[in-house]
Amino acid sequence: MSSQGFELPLRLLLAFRMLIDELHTELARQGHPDIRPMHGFVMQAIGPAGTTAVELGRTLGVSKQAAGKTIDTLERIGYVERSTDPHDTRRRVARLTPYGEDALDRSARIFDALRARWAGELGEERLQALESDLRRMTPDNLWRLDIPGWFGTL
Amino acid sequence: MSSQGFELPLRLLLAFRMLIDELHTELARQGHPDIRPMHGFVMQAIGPAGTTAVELGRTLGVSKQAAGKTIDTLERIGYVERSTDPHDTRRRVARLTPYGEDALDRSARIFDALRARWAGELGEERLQALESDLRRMTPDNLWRLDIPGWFGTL
DNA sequence: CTATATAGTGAACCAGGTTGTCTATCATGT
DNA sequence: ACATGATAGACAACCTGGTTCACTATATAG
Repeated sequence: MSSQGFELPLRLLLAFRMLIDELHTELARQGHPDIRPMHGFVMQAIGPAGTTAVELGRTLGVSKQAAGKTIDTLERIGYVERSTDPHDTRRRVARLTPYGEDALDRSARIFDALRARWAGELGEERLQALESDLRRMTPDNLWRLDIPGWFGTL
Repeated sequence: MSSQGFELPLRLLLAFRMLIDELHTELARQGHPDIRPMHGFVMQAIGPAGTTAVELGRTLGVSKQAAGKTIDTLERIGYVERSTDPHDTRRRVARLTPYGEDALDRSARIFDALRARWAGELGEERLQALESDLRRMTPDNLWRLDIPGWFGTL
């Protein structure tokens, strides 16, 4: 326990976990009780134009089968819907439903509010310094997170 | 994407993930190729006095069955061993093996080295400010992380 | 000595990941 | 025009790490 370095990763994880927990507590209150942390990432990755299982898998860094299963789940709970591409009948394009869009919109607003709370607690300058330092220590491409695959084998 | 608040949780997660990935790359090189990120948390939770499945489950916030399975895994790959408590023959106390202790020792040293790299990049003062800010925004009790249970339902 | 609480185990299940195999469809080169 | 190769999706079998329910064995209290 005398190791200095132990605290940093734990605090990073704890901070992340807190933000995500608060997000989902609030989302549940605002009519999205079934959404899971991962779904937010996935819906962001689906994007406004929609996507297929293969594309989504590439974006998220998981197999197309895993991406397909995740789309199945999101479809089941009403966040995405699939339609066949008339130009290529093999493709089944998944798009956000209005309910899915609503979840993303609310997530963005809730995250903004949480950030504002941090700014209120730490001061906007310190928070910007924190964000800048994290930006410096992490890769640029926020979108190659490989989140789902990574968590699975944790 | 115009939401300011989206970046903070992502950067926190990405930073955590980087540190953990680097830890495990280095652990693999130092003779611990089979250890998983979760195992480190669990071994910390087992502690020097050893623990039982029920206790471990309570500490980690998972069911005793899940804790038991995790101990099974750690036993199989040689990080813990079980013995029966002579005072209560129901209890099977799991303790770290020397190989398990070695993994924890090396983890501590590797985390220290990673923190030193951050200090070299950001400066010790900025890093301390970052740690202090994170400490301020997260709960005190580092050990009620509920890590395994939380990741499972992510 | 009986009744209740506790430790551990096993089984059935779920989510989300993997790989391998298969079909249907598209795209291309001769 | 057609054979060939690439791609999209689906299905199956499996892994890990969680869950709940049900059960046995042991300990402890009245």
